[in-house]
Amino acid sequence: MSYDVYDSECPARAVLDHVGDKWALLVLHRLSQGSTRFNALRRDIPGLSQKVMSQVLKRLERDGLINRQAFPTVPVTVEYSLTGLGECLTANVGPLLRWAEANMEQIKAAQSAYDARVVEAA
Amino acid sequence: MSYDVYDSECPARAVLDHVGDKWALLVLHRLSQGSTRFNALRRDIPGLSQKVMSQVLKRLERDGLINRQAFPTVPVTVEYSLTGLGECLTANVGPLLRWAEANMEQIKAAQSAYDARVVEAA
DNA sequence: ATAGTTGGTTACTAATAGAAACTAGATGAC
DNA sequence: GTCATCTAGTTTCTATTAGTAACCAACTAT
Repeated sequence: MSYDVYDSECPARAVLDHVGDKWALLVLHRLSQGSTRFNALRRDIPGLSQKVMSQVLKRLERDGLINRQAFPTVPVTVEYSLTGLGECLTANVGPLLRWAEANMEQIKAAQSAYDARVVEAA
Repeated sequence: MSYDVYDSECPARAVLDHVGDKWALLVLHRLSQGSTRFNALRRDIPGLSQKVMSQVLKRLERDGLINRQAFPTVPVTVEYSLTGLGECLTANVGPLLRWAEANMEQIKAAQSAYDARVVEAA
């Protein structure tokens, strides 16, 4: 059976909803650098609130992209890591992030030019 | 000057907000297959409303990823196409969509297993 | 006349994102 | 003793966004 992301009934659309998410992309990329605990992840990704992070982690775990492992320490520590499937995905996410970093100057220039055009038209 | 997507003040974060968007990914991928008009794009991507599409296209145009060209036909037709920058980006988006399509079976299995575990725990 | 085409915008509502406070159970500082 | 801090979250509330449906102008074909 094959899937087509353009089909709105396709379950791949649901996955794209998770993968095509700024926080999920950042979390996956961070985990590709090694297993990380909840709060460490939060410190590494400023701006991501505890609530949203907990939601993102649950979705990614449900999709089989990350593992959640709780250790009975005091206080309990929880470690998140990529599954094989997740690793396979992050191989495709890395280039996207590197592209964003590498092409920022061009994008900022395009935005300024666009804004100037809009102001002129108004 | 270099950028770091983990920095919440980094403008690359703003771009990631646009790129890390399910509709933007689909639109960019569709345009990588050739220039397309507004309504044709809408027909090709079922589930994407006119309002959201118009917003997505404006953001992508502002970021310098797509061109908007209006022809003075009757009624006016508008053609959207990738810029050089956009083409460069979609080279990284394609693999992501293909990954989603290729790994759906595994993801669905993971979701079922997760849901079964959650029900059992409840 | 009426329906259909083009590319949008507007108004309204439902869902989500985000900020801030709170939980519990144990440890360390004063 | 008690106050602050660590852990990993949850809860509550509000602000933003996503989505649905209707509407717009200008024109064509029936």
